[in-house]
Amino acid sequence: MSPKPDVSEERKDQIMNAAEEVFSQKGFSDARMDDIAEETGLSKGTLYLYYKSKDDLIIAILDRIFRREFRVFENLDYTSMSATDAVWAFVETTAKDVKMMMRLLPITYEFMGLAFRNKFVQKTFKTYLNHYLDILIPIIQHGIDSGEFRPADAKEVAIAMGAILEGTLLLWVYDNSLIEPEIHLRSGMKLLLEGVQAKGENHE
Amino acid sequence: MSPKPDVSEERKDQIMNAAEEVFSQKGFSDARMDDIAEETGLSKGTLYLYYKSKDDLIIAILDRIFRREFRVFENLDYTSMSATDAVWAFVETTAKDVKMMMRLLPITYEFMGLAFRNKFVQKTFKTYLNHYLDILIPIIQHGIDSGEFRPADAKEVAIAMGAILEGTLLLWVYDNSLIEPEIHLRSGMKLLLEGVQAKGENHE
DNA sequence: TATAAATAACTGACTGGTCAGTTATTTATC
DNA sequence: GATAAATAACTGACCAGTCAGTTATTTATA
Repeated sequence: MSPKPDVSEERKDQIMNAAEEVFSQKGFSDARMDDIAEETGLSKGTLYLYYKSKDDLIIAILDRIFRREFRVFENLDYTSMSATDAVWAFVETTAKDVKMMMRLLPITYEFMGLAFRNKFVQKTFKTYLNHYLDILIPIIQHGIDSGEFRPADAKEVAIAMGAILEGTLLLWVYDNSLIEPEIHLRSGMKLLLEGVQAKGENHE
Repeated sequence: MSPKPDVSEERKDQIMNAAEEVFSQKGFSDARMDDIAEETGLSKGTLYLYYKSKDDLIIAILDRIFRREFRVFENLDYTSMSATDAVWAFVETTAKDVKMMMRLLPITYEFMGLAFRNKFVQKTFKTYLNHYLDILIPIIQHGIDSGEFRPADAKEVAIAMGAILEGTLLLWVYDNSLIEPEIHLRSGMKLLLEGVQAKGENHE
């Protein structure tokens, strides 16, 4: 038996939570390791027992943000419904998640600038998008095959849907008094869906 | 007469160009004022004759980026064409401009994180989006009134179009090997337009 | 059931490099 | 010789990361 119970998993989480809070309030470069230490109630030295650098910590956070989002989508079964319903379930899941996403958007966008220079960050974003498309493309392809959607390039449609979803949040950052993510996410997708659906039919 | 010719306008531009280059290569916080000085061929002290701080400089750059983009749209006359053609002209203008935008995207996104905390940056983004919508909404409204487009909320349609345009660039940052802005910008807008156009008609 | 040994967990004062911004001086032009 | 323009050398606040030392908990031994 070890002389003390292993608390490293709890600590790592505890530190990430505090850092997530501090980073989203102050931004990466204005956030001090001392701020994070204070937020955890631990000392600065302890942070370095669990993360070897500030960069290490922010990378762990970004990774957790994306993994969290994936989990939400993975709990859905898209095979049992029409393509329109499946797309709609996907949108609703995103819309419901929007509050959590909005809190983390400052972190995510600050990272975006970094994505141009840091290989690891680049890979994280890439994985995220591909995962995203891996869910959407089969849904759309199924809709096309079944005649529910007009013939189209499923990948292009999926990219357009991704653009609407991510772009709406982006516009919200531009002007949060003008854009209401929960409303405009839905209205944008509705318009796009109508462009994709076979004419004369209405699957909503 | 002044003892020396006034070079301040040239210098300001010269410094902005150098800073734009350095910022987009290294990012805002990794860019040193010394790097920018070296890039201009001037001394660091000189930078401070024309910009009173690093923040001042980056704000001037952001402002210039957005003013440049506006200018491109203002040279177009949308009154003489159908709504579809006008939207399409708008998209083509954006698509042609995409190379320049791609170069400046690292700067823009890095700023996005800042927008959550800095009032001036917030205002700049806000102005940009509103200017953008001020061009699009009348075009769409005209299309609805003329029966070319289905009845809809012009603002919602404009927001969806903005989301497609900005969102596609965002996805490109996520994975630049998967997304081709010039192609996916067009295909996304085409799908959206088809959702907006009155059924049975084809205005492309 | 003391208590000594072992060690994981934690601390926080300290350091050294960094870099935005300043200043004392020189140069060029009228 | 007045002054705008430019410079090179300088300053000092800042802060990520370190490390010598402390504390808390368990286990082993008598």
